[in-house]
Amino acid sequence: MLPFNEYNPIGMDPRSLLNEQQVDAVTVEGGATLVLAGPGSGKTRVLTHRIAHLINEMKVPPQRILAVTFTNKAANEMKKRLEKMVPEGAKSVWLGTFHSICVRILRREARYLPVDANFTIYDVDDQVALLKSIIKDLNLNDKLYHAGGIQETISRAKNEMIMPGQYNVRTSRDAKIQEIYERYQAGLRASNAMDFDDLLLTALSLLYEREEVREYYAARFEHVLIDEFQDTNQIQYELVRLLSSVHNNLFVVGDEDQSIYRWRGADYRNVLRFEEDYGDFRKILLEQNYRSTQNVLDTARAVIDQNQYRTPKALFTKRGNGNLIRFYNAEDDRDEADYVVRTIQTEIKKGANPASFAVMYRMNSQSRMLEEAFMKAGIPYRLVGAQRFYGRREVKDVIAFLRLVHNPKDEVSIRRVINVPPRKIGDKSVEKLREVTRLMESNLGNVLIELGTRGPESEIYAALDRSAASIYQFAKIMAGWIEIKDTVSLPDLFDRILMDVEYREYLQDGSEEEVIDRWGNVQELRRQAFEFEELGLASLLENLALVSDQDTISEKLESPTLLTLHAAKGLEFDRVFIIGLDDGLLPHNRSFEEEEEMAEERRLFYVGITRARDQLYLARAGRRNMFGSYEYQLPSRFLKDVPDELVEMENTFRSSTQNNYDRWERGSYRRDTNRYQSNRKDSFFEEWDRKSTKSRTWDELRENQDRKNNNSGHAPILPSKSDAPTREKKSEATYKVGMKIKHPTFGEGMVLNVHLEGDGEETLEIFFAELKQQKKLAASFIKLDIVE
DNA sequence: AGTAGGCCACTTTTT
DNA sequence: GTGGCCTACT
Repeated sequence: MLPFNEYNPIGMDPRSLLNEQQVDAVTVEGGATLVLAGPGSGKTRVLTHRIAHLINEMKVPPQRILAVTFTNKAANEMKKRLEKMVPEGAKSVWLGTFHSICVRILRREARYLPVDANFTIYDVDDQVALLKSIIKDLNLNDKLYHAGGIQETISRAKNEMIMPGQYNVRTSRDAKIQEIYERYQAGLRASNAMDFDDLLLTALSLLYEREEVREYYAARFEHVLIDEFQDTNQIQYELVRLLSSVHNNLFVVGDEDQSIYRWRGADYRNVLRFEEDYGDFRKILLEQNYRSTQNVLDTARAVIDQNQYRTPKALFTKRGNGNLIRFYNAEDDRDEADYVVRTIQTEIKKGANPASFAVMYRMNSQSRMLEEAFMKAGIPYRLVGAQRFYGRREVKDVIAFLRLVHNPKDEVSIRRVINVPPRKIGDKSVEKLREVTRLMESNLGNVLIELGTRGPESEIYAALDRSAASIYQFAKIMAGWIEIKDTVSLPDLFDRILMDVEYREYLQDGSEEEVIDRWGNVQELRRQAFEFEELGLASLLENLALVSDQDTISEKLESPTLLTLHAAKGLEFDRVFIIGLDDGLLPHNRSFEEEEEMAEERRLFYVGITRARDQLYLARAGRRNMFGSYEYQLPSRFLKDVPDELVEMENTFRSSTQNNYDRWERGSYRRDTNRYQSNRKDSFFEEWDRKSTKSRTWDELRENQDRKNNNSGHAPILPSKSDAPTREKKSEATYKVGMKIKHPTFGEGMVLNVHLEGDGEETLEIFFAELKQQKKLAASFIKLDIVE
């Protein structure tokens, strides 16, 4: 027996002492264990301590432990902590994401696979590129068969373990999609490539079909630990089940309230399934929060309590109430960004650490306005994700070259760079090359290598006809790289490639600034090539494919962090801004139709709130610049659930938000109408119609609201009529969202949306009650009477 | 084959 | 506002 309350592995800092529940979790014996861990309850700590405990106390060999995390970042973090606790064994533990673990297994067992061990991992861009070429080959309309949409469809199918042959065909379109899917899979095989979904799916079928493989891994992994279990999908659940099937020592940690990846196939009901599948499992609840103040926790709880179908949790902290939540009602998105930067600037002057701030938002596109504001203020910031680096043209080019060297069959990469820099190889030539390849019953890579090695001697050269010279030019340098790849170091290979294709010269067009920027990105890749000198090209490419942007955040940089709410999962900051609390943004429009999606948006907000240690800032904008014109925004419905008494207002409300608020309050978004029908617009206007027949209802509601605001001792979180100064701006639209108008021919209608163009021209979206139809009108074009 | 200019779709979220 | 893509011209 261990000294429970003083459990303290060798050399531990006393701060990392564990509470009783944590000790239970860390030291629980084998078998199935489910740890339900609220935010900030120290689950990463529990996981690392448990691994250390298994190795140090239970004498489990480290290589017999499998630990799966959700992101590479989390894996690296855990690895780092583990190395301090288990200096010897940490490296031998199998620790990584589902995807990286699967890659590891697949490379080891490549002899069973339809690809060889050098297979390339296709990311979404590669998938779309492949699909586009297939759609073109099939002579299909690329508007009707949109590659991006089909990629999603195929991904969904794979997540449900539906292969092309089993694809449910009900319409002629389905039949086409099935055909595309089939060709897509064939294309992957021909390119010696796997997409993200294949990594999981292939590993699973390998374990299913090859008993000896399954037994090897299941017997090997004495202990299996899974983090973020609520975000596992069906395939991952099966993988876990198989990998732990011999020893049955399965330890999973999760929190259904933090499940935010449903759209990717994650199913938090896996937690319930776990309880069913493992009858004698033990359940441990971690409810003490070590992160946030009580005010933050109360806010989080008030928000998440509105979700049905969840286990209520009693999160508590010993940290005290702390500061109130601050709420800023911005006029527009620029104002919102300025507020964030202004506030951060003030706090930094007062001595706050710049790195203690994070700004979180729903969509990556929201970062642009923030970046501008930060730059204007001269404050450095770090941006997480957002295709910052790996999405760049030059980065993708160079990676494609490297991928080609490693796997010459990779058709997507060949197509990408065969004409970079331009060497007179257009579509016609690529077609010719494919044709020749088909005739030879070979693959693009081999054909190119042979052409490159044997040159004009080879029959390929003759067959290529007029395209031969330019393709040979490329094939020659490519064959050269492949020849030297095993004898020179990775950085040397890298430099050789850039030199051979004269990539730097190629980048020279464009503005000077751009050239510096692009070349800088290439240099960053070069730096990584040095970093992976020992591990080799395969590791570098795997890392590039799997790690991507998330890991780019350098921890040394002492700056505020800008990131999406999704990217924020698992992180914590002293001060957290959540911006864009507009209805349609958070919750996002696309979640309006389905209750479960709306619940997920709420969890996303919950995740954001619970990242804050000390101070939470919330903000919304009444008007937002989207696609070049302004869109008026309603406050997020979630704001209604933030308790008034926990909120301190940063500003009073402007008149421009008044109408929005009225409409919001008028019923369409009321919390008690807690049903989200499939056709929201209809139900909304049915309700609107009912109300408009006796318009006093609206006045009543407005009065009620005013009374409520005046009586409550706290600042209201939403605008009320009474504290709105009457100030009109010139740039203001004449019509506002929620206005009732009368059109000479269409009759009465309600303004749904106002786009304010740069030249002051207003475009209106109006729903006409009589027509039961929505129309787009230019305001200057017609005379509209404002009814109300 | 390459490129300039115009059109239009785009914005969820990520391994 | 912008990047990707198509078309028409060189």
